[in-house]
Amino acid sequence: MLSKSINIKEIAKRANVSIATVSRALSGNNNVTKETRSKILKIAHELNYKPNLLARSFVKGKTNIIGLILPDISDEFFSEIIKSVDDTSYQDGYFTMVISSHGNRSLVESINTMMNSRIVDGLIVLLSSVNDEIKRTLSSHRIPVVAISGDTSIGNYDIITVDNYKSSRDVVNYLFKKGYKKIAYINGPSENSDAILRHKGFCDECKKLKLTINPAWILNGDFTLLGGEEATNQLLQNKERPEVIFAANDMMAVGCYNSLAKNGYKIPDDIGVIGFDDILISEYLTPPLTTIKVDTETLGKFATEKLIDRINGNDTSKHQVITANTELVIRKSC
Amino acid sequence: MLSKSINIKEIAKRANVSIATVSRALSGNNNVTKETRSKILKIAHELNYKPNLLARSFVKGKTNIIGLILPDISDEFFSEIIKSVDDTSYQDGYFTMVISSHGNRSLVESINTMMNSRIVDGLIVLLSSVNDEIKRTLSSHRIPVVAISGDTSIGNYDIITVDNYKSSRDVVNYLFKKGYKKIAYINGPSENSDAILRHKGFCDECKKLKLTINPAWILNGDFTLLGGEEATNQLLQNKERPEVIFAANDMMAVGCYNSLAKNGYKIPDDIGVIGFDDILISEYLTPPLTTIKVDTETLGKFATEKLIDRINGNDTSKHQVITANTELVIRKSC
DNA sequence: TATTTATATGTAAACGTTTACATATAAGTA
DNA sequence: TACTTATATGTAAACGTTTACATATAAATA
Repeated sequence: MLSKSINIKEIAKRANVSIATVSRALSGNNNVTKETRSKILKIAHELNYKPNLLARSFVKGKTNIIGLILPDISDEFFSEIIKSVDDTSYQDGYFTMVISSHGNRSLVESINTMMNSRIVDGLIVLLSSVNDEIKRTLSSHRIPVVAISGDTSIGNYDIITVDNYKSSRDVVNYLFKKGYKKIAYINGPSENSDAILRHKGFCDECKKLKLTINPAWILNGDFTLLGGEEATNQLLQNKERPEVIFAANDMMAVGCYNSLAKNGYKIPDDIGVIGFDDILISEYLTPPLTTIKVDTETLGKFATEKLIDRINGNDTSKHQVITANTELVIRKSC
Repeated sequence: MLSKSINIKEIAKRANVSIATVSRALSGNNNVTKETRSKILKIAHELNYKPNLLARSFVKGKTNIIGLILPDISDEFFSEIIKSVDDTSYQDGYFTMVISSHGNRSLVESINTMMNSRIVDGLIVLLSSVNDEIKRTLSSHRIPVVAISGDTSIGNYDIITVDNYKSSRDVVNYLFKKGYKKIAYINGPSENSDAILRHKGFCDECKKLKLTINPAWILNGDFTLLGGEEATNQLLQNKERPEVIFAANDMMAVGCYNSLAKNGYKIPDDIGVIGFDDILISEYLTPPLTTIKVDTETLGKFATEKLIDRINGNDTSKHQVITANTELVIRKSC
């Protein structure tokens, strides 16, 4: 293990040239004769030379690694983001370093470490809720930062977001057009920015359409399957039953399905269900779930491209909020 | 952005000491007077000094980053591994760098790059299939390597594995005890080592129990939901119907569910289904899926602990194959 | 007091690259 | 030819740490 590794100096010695020439020959573009270059390349290959990326990064002040900070990574949404970010960054010659900040390791701590370590050239941060400390930390701008966040209050960084508010209104509108008047709503976590906006969209569109919101039909959820199930159980204890349940995300919608099945309700005949996110399984539930498709691939791609443009100095514009599209996917659940 | 960052030299100047003393004071353990230490710490804090981890790693020849190479990372199985690896490594003071090797970027290429870049101190590689080139590359041992793999033919690296073979036999045995005699099997990808062993376990246990294997009931699958659905469709075209379908993974079992529902079969009354993996949704399908639980958390934890022990030189034993436990989770699908 | 030992600090090299600058050679131009 | 320009190569500094070694001072011992 870790056998004495050969370096540029060794190659230089064998090729009878200076290390500068070796460096130039290996890096490609500079002025080196064909003969010297091929001689050096040959030796490098024979010795199975691999450049010390650490040394290179150190002197260049650039690692070509971007950091991706996540609240938690066992969620499907996050793993799709990881994939998308990694794909995109790799195409531009970057590696992706995933840092999860859940557990006792706080988000702010992770951001601070990564900001200053010089290990990453830029940072993509997935934010589920935002407070002043986080905003301040993200804005301290040693390196470029892009946030993927529902909260779009501008800081010293770019934001990629989903139009939660409008999409939520679209949902209500769609339900209304289908003839539903009695809509229950299962909310997400109270601090979650996406959840807040989805809830607001729900309320506002109901008001606009003059749909009365029954307070007993607004349930607290936590974006988990179990949360959705429990909320639905609670909902069904009311005397009056809604015609349709709008779950603020698909995971909770799956919880709805379970609760409804256990309580003997048929979807969509007895009660309809509609979700938000379009996770992988939604299409394969029985019945397939009607939901809002959040395009995580685009989300990750936008974030990465923006970040790399910032890193390379190709984008020096003011910090922006970029909104990724959503789409109502109509299936069979309502 | 990237404002001139302060370094140890700057602190030394202000504190009127040498950079060596600053380094010692900041790194904690060495011989420094209380007064000098606190003076240096105070100045460092005032200047908001953050050590250049890149420089440190460079001189120490150690980055405290472990690399995690995945075939593809949009899969739930992988995201659980990521989480587990990241959690475990963080507790030991390591960061995790995720590298996906799907698409045009080959696995061997990723391994080679990471092996020699000095960016990672060790490598965890998720292997779905193994060939000689991969084995050779992994064995070239510049840094310690741990493979999470179904294929346990030993190379110059540790292997963490799941007992696919035995678990698969357990499944057949369980079905047999429940009175099932006619078992169909949906296979995984032909090169996938896990799939190969699961299939072998199925066949061997059937033989042992003298269950006749109907060749028309052995279907090719690809571990995807759609693959499972198509295989089931095909299966149902036979005149004779099996009593139960053993899907080599849960994703395909979900596909079974869909096909059976569409074709008007009730689970488990008309046909039973059993899976392998116990993914998140399995518990919440209707009916809940009976399956083999693969403990991904333990898998990732074992791999990480082994790797870090190797990196630190705390483990110089011969390379091992460590098998993580599985468990038959009995639910309602058969 | 004289000598040894422990403690605190400084000096300078080392890690493996890249790159600004200097220099030597070759090619082009007047 | 003599001068300019382009090209190829070398020299050495730089990046920010850590650390082996040397040294100076303080404390302990004989």
